[in-house]
Amino acid sequence: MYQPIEKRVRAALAAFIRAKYDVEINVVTERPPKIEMGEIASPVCFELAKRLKRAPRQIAQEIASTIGKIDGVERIEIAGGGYLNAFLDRAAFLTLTFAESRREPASVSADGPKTIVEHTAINPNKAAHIGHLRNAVIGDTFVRLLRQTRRRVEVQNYIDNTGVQVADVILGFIHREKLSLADVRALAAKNEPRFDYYCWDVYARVTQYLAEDKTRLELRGQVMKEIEAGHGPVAEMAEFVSKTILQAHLKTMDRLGIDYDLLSRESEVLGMKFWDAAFQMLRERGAIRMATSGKQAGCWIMPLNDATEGDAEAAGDAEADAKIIVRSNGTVTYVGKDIAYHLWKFGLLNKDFRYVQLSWDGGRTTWMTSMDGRNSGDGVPKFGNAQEVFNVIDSRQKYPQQVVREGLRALGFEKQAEHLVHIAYDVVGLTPRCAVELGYTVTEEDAKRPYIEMSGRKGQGVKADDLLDQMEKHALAEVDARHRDFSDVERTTVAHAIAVGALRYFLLKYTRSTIIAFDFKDALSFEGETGPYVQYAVVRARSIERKLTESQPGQGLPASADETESEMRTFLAPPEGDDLWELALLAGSLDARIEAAVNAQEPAFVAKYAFELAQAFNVFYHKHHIVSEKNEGKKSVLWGLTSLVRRQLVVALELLGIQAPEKM
RNA sequence: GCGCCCGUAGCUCAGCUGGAUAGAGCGUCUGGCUACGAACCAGAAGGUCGGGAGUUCGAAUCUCUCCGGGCGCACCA
Repeated sequence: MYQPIEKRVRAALAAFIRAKYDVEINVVTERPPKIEMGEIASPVCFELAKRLKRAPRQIAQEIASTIGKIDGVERIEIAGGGYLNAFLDRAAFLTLTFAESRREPASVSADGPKTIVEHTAINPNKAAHIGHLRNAVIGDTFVRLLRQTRRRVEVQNYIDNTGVQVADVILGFIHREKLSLADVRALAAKNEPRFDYYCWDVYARVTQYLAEDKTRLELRGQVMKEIEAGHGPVAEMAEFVSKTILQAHLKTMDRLGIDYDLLSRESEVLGMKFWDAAFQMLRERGAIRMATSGKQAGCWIMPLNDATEGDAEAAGDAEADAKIIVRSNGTVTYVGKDIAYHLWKFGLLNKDFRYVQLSWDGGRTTWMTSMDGRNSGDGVPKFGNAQEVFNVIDSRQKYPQQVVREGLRALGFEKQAEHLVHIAYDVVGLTPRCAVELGYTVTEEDAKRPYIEMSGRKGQGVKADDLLDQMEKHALAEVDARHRDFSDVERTTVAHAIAVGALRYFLLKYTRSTIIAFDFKDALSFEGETGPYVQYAVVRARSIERKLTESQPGQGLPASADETESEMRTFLAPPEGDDLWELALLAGSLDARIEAAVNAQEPAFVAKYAFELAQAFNVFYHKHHIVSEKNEGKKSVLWGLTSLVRRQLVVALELLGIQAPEKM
């Protein structure tokens, strides 16, 4: 509710200033430091003072006394050297917020403009670790935010099943472990140790194996070629391994409430000849050219910087800046494949995938691209054709993402290039202490660093499922200590919700540009700024609401808040009502925070908000004893606030992918 | 060398479309469970916002510069 009023105030001020002073100005607003100063402040008069060459306070006085009524605003005062402070109509604000929080969200039209979000994209050759989790959790939360703001979203998880990483594990199975396809199948069927964990170790061993003897690198080339060919025993093993690991990833992500509309695989980007079509477009429009001299001779390259004409040295630099799209041996690079894939995402390629439903974990299904699948329309949803695309990829891949965007631009798809957004986030590392705890050898130099990078190649990292298991165990101990009356199902369900709450919140509380130095102590904490803290606030609110309904059977909350508006007017009035009002104001600011989070592509804003609101609520219920409140009018206001805050917290938590249990 | 990110309390981080006394969590110390659940709350201590210069009525926030740390600039993905 805060957001529309804030916009109204800005618009009213801008219009008034335009009419009265003939000045076009961008009105900024902010929250005043204290509630006694109102709810929406604008320093616009300082800027205006410069243009009009008059004292800011004098202008503020003039505006405040003549601007007239703004809907939802009770009055405007001047403060300090020339601030304009708007004071909201408290009761009206709360009434509207109530109504808003109870309204069912409108459904999204099925054929409106589509947004594609790509996230997770883990190489299907080993178990997922917490770095992958950060990607998936940021992506999934961003998707929830977009859907909340009524956007039609399609979630895609890109599976690089033909890349070096899969090839290396296959190489390891065949040449180092000396296993046949049948052996590998048997291992997967036995799943003891877990197949994705087993591959984790194979991958680490093969790195060693290749390092020991560089000539073995030739094996990699062979394996890759056979995988790309798409048939034969090696390709068959790769298909089996990557699909099995993919299913393990889906299961892991499912534990965190993360799912996908489509698994788009590189094998189909190649197999459906997406690249051939893209190559033709790139060549026809002159976006790429064959390099005839220098280091890149024989490659198809895409020039990146507009070379300054007439300067031989600059031209040479431009050459060096060019990105190789097709290697001199005729194979296409990752960037080339990604350009093709993104042309498809935007509906710019005259080609489509074929699709199958992938079943996993006994009954669950999702769509996946497949060479022997069905065409779109044939009982298959229509994928692709997006208007905007968000890619959640770690910040190290900024450069290749830029190249893909430049590729679209070079093809003349300026608008699509602008709507291709890289949501970059920094990696998760391990604190040296944590690395030691896990039994990794830490060099003296590394021990001094704030964090040590995780490395799938070295087999160093905290596996996602291991961490979740540990968190569930820890949560279960906490539950057991408090609720001996819970059934086994209740115990594990609640422990799971707490573990997911703690983990997702932990990964979301940091802004994207912060490198997370992972430590078990921080991640396993359920106190302070954590998911369980917020969940606990909801549980407490529900508990109070239960008590209220029990103590006053049949009474309940008034169906509409209008009935209590006069009470609100009384009990929210300053100065005694300031603390209640601040809680109400915060509860009504969810919409503004969601918008800020979407605009900045920063899920952390919502996490921060959930914590702030939970904290404010904790203070509130310690201060006001609701059940025993004698004044019926005040009681209904307190009751109303409790359920409002609970609803907003539940929404905020849902956006973060966190469930609030009934009890915990 | 070029580009990007980071440097704010003992630790981990918010705040950065310039604005009114710089915030939170953890940790430390003190206090609060016979009132709706203490995964909680109240209070205290703790800060040259990396250094310097500039723009401005006003800078943690913008510009420049220096220092420290990280990442990227492959015929890898």
